[in-house]
Amino acid sequence: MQSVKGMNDLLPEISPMWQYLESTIAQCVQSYGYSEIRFPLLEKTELFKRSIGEVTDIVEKEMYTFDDRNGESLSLRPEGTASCVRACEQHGLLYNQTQRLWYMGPMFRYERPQKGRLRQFHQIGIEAFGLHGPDIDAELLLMTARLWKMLGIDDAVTLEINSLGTSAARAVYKAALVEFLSDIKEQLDEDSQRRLATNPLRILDSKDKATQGLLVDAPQLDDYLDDDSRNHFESLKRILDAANISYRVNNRLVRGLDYYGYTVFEWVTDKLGAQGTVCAGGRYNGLVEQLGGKSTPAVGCAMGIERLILLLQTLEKIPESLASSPHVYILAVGDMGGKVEGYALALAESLRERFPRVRCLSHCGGGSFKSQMKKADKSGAAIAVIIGEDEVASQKMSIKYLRDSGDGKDSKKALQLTLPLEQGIEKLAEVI
RNA sequence: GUGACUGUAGCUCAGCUGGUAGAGCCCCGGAUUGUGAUUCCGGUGGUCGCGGGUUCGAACCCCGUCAGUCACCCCA
Repeated sequence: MQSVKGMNDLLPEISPMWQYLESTIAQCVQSYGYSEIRFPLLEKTELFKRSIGEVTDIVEKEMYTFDDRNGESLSLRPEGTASCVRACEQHGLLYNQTQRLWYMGPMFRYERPQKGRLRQFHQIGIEAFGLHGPDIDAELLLMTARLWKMLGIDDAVTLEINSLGTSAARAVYKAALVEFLSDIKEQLDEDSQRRLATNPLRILDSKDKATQGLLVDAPQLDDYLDDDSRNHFESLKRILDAANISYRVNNRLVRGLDYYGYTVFEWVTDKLGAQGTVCAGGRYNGLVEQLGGKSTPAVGCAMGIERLILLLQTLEKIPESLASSPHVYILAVGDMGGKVEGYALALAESLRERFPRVRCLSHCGGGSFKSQMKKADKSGAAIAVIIGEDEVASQKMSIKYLRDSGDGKDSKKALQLTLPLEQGIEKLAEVI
């Protein structure tokens, strides 16, 4: 049996990385006063159709959609923003108040897997509601910039920003763009010809060189921006300048989800191959109302955890402290009618009682003394505690240092001492 | 959905123009009785992705199929 395509297991080898990344992000966003929200993996399909947009690729062909036993159409969430808005609305969190929220978890999209792209992937999302000023857009960028610094990947990512304007302004621009491109339709690449009808803005970031050449003379989105969008964007840029955040204005930058307007941005890297966007987001002032709430300004972004992990790995920004080898490995040698093992297990329990943070391996699976020592060494434990018939008889324990002698000397002169239980336990405090 | 490349031991891979499989790592055991990471010796482990075809004979050639990877597309 194999796992479902594009849905990967997270093996013990890598899970410390995830814990490190997740806790670092949580720490960062919480330092800006954001609180965690959790919502279901499954929502009514309608929610995504109304938010993401009915004619987007995500909704048209990438959702895991099925009817439940009542015949209601449900979908695994392909992203978090829609559910977040729904949850806030449902519980009145947006009524005359602001919210700064974050969430994390798996998202599902039926796509062809490749590097940095899976069918079940994980995102951390950040959303701010009820604030319309560009300062909150900037806050998200400052926050993510700080995060890259915390992770040590700030040199590998660059920020691209753009303004999409209001939906009215965008509609006018879209019409102009379509008109321009329709005249030269024959010269466009195949994909772009198709997009002309479905999602013309997407043609702007086509990878086809010929198409890019044709776009040079195309109408520019920023010429169509309304005054309010333009002012908002200019203020944002001023704040970023003042905060020393470098960015590139990319007026070809668009979003795949319909609900974005005004500010959009992406943090991208060239270290991950084709899927180089590590974090993306923007403003979506219309969404809350679109989902039946009161008109509420909102900005948000989402990071791809797998992509960040890949980036940490390629840049070798993996903290050494992640290796969580045990402090103590307890071996039980001999039998005495089960007494030895009982004694060893009782000792392990009192260690855990005395040191709540201890990582202690016991139950060594028996075997010869030699093989138990090998296992103790392989476990990476700093200390082996040896319990044999002698120790049981005298109510003592033997402590052997496996890494160094406890006083900095090398392991070949490893110290071994036999102490009464109480003293031995206290002695172990040194390495825990 | 399209394309390219790849499927040999738990892992990383070798296997020349077809002669019925090999290395390293890992794991287990041993090198005098209760002492590890080095060294030495020995051992476990493979329907060569699967199905067909060509051939006296296929891991190797041909066809199909499945899986994986990367890219297009799309996007975090």
